[in-house]
Amino acid sequence: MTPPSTSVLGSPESLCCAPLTDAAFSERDAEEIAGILGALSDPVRLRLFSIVASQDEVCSCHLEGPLARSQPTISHHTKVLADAGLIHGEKRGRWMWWSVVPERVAQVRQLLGGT
Amino acid sequence: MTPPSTSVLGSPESLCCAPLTDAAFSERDAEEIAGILGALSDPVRLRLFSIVASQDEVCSCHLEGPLARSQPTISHHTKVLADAGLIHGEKRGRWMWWSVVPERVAQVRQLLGGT
DNA sequence: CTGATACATTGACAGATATCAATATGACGA
DNA sequence: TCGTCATATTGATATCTGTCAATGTATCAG
Repeated sequence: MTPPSTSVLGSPESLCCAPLTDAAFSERDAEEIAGILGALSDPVRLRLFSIVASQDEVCSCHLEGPLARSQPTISHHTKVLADAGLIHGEKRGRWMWWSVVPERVAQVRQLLGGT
Repeated sequence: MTPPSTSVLGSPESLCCAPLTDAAFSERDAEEIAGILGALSDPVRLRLFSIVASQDEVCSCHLEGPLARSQPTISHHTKVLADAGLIHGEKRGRWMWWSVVPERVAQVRQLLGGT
């Protein structure tokens, strides 16, 4: 199911490479990790992520209000976060339910010199 | 010495607020944290940071080569990282020596739901 | 003082991106 | 089937940003 990958972080299940205090990142690794951090580098998107992270599941319809952004913008941000592997979406009926991928967050934390 | 600040992360010495798994960030907090993560969201800059982080001190003159960027670009990136509080620069003679601010990195790690 | 070296700043420009209006897709209820 | 609701996609636009050439500033050697 998971396609073969030589990426640093790989699938959310796999553990990542050495933290940045150990060795400099390769160009390829830096590209991938920067992409993930970039997904969290927008204020609105970071707040969206924190809303999802502070709950079990959040419906898209419950994000427009707190974030004060249009529906397409919310959809755009959830897509960016999902593409980065930071959140996971599940469609149930007409609603889209989002939840964080804890393993992914743990990976990023470890890259930052985590324990 | 440290100016009064109501920011989330505050000075590199102060500990930060609750991790994002506990509560959603305020607009103000998200703005600041996103700025810090944004400093790490560029591949070249992230690699620069990892080079500095994997050593005690790094001279600006030792970054142009590995990163394959012009001197002004390197200077720009170091400034962005320094403004984010992630690295600290010290001029000695004609050379600028950069080192990471470990407390800052630890703060970011804690915001990511760290232990 | 003069020239050279290391870094910072400025200005310009191409590419990325956050945003919304309009539209499309898909699911449910009547 | 029809209309409504929730979300995704497309297209357009204003803003942000990474990059380099040119220039400015500070330090050291002679």
